[in-house]
Amino acid sequence: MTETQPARRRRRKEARPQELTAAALSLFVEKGFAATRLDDIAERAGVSKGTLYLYFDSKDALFKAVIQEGVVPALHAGEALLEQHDDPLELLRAILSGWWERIGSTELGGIPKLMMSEAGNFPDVAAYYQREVIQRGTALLRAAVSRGIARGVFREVDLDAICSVLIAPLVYRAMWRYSFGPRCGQEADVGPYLKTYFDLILNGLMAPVAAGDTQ
Amino acid sequence: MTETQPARRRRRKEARPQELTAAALSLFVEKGFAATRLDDIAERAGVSKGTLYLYFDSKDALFKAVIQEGVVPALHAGEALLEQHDDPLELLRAILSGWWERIGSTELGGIPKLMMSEAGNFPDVAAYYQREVIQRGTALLRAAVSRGIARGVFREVDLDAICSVLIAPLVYRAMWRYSFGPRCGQEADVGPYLKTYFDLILNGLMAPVAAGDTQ
Amino acid sequence: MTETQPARRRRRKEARPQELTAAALSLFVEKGFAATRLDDIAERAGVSKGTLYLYFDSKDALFKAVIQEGVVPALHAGEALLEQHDDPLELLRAILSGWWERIGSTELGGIPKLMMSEAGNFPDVAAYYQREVIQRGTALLRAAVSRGIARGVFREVDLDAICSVLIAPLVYRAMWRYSFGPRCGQEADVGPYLKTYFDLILNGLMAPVAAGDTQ
Amino acid sequence: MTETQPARRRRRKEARPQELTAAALSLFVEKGFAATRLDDIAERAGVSKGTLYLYFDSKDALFKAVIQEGVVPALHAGEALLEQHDDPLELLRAILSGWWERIGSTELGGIPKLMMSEAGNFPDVAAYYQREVIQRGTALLRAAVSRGIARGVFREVDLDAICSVLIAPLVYRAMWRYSFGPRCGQEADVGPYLKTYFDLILNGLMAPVAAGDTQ
DNA sequence: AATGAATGAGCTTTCATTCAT
DNA sequence: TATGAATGAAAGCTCATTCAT
Repeated sequence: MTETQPARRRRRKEARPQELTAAALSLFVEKGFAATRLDDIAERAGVSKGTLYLYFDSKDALFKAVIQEGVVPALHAGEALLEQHDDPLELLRAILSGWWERIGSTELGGIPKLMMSEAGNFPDVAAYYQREVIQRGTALLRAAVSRGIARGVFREVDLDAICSVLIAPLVYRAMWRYSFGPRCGQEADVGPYLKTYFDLILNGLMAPVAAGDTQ
Repeated sequence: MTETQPARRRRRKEARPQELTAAALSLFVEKGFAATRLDDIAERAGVSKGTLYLYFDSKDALFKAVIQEGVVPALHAGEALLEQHDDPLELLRAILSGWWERIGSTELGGIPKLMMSEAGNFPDVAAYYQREVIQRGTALLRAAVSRGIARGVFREVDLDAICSVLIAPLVYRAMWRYSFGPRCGQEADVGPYLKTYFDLILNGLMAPVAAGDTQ
Repeated sequence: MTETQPARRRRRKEARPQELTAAALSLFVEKGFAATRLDDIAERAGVSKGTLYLYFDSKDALFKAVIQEGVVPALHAGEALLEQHDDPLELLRAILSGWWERIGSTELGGIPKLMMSEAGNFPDVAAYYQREVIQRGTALLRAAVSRGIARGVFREVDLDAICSVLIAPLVYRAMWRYSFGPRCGQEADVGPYLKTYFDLILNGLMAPVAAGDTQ
Repeated sequence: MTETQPARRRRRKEARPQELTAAALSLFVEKGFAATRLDDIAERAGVSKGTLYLYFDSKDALFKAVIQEGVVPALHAGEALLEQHDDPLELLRAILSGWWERIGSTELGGIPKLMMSEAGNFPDVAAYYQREVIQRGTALLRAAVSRGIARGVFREVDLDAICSVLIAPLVYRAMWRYSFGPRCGQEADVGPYLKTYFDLILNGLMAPVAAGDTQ
């Protein structure tokens, strides 16, 4: 028992920053960066206000840490899908539903909302986000779609544009959870939304069956 | 000379509130509500800080006015379309491209971003917005889609879900203009986005042509 | 009576900065810069804490203003003495007793103490002070002494060194008033100090009367 | 090996408090008491912040220790001079140059600056300092001067006043080292200053040679 | 004896709000 | 109507002090 004490403490010490960014993320998403007080973050994390400054130089630095920490882990998972799926349709489905499961439906889903709200106030973080998240995500989608087009499964579409159009309903839905969501009981009911979404875009992408095709 | 003064003044006086909300809207959208100082709004509007209090009781009241003013004018325009178009496909296109032209592409396009960011801090305004904007807009879309289904032009889809999915890419694009947009030169290039968007959704909605159809 | 109101206000407005620096000076000298709270300054000046920020950007800026304002007015008075006195001995006496009357014995006498205490924390202000106050003051003394030597009234001495040595007892005494002074009742008794000081230095500077001089 | 450890440790332990006060002294002198953080002191002393509290109850207690430790050793050295010198002029010279060598030119020279800056914030320490340092130093000087007057070597002067006047240039110069000194390269050049100082005061004190004196 | 993570009171600074003019 | 000087509550941040290890 006396042995667990230091162990607990050490574990605590190492886990602290993530406990703090987790608390900060939820409040930033809920109220916005400027409207969130450090006291609130500290309270939610169960520490005192001063403790925040042991780990982060300033409120701004905390914001940056929140974004980076929420973004880094999801970077590789998606890119691995490219090799796991050959069929373009399956690949596209895997990417999009994977994003929803790993990001959109988790507490990380607040990050797009937060980043979009604060992009103007944190230009450097916004640049980082666009480079590391948006561009890499776009490249992933682009690879899937262009493979589909190459194989004649998807119709010819503007690659740049389609990527944004495809991801929009998912991001929008994730943002919704942290804005109007709380006032609707429909929260849990994402099923129909996703089903309809996939139905619409896959149908919309699919190349028309050639006249004489017997399929 | 003494006569023109009051005339100019009166016109000025009546226009004041809208000049103020316009200044407030652009700043709220750019920096967020909490991060925007009344000094900045006053400066952008070309008045003194005290003047704001002649027209609005508080910063919160100014926020509410900004939302209401940006929302009211667009309410009826859309609903009028229902009668102007008979063909469901044309109607749907008219509704969606109408939204983009009247809202999304104008300075009013910032309102969805603002409202989404601040929904948590202004529950009553959010409720108002949801009731007066989202639900009425949804009802409009719903009418168009269900008419299309009824006539066999559109496939059978979940009506509630499809409305959100359909509007998402447009709203998302509007929000983009006020977040990441300023850092991309692609700003002006909405054309391909819209084209691809309509291409995708209309194709995705369209009912499959029956085998023996001669079109 | 209704007329005096705006007048009083306008006068107030213009006089504010000096009321604030005066309050700040006395507290900075008494407690030191870091140990002085802005609340205390505001209270002593009879304003609220926020008012300080209408006139000064920060506590540091207030410090700089305190020094500059306390230094500027005394700059020219001394230099004018050079032309008013021809006799080197009278000139030297006029400079030194003039410093005491205009600076050392007034509330400005705290500035040397303050500047000396804080020189390390405000290198730029210290540089300004040294350039505008110390060097100009030294030049003045130097002119007086070198004139005395040229005329054979004073003995030959190191000009740089003598200037510092001469001013030291006066500055030291001024600083004393704001440190140990308050705990001695002797405060008022500067008379003997000055008398002894002048007696010592003038005697010490005087050239020995040549053997055959008939006085 | 296990034996040397405790030995080194013991020596270390006993030396600790002085290492700490030495670090504190240099920082207090450089930045002032309030502007010096305990972290800085600990870092300069090469210990952790908590260690300071093993030796001193509080920051205030550390300040008092710094003053006492810097003051005690010099107390007796000066008073011993009274018996070592008979000639008043030599005695006075020995006292003053002794002060410069033992205090003014060493790191203890910062103590007068520190004490003067903080006298208002530490009335009890100031009282102690005045009693144990200033008054005893003054008494020493007084003895030397009055012996000189009694023997007809020095002119008649106000004893209280002359003591302050005499020490002022030395203390002033010591304080200078820790304020404006760092910004002048002249630092090393105290020689001319001291030479001029002694030249001035001894000349100024000397009784005029009577007319018929054959010296 | 020594550490350094944690605390929270207290400080500087900001800004919505008021009000005399 | 319009102003802007003044306010003071509240926020970000610091740092002397404590204490479990």
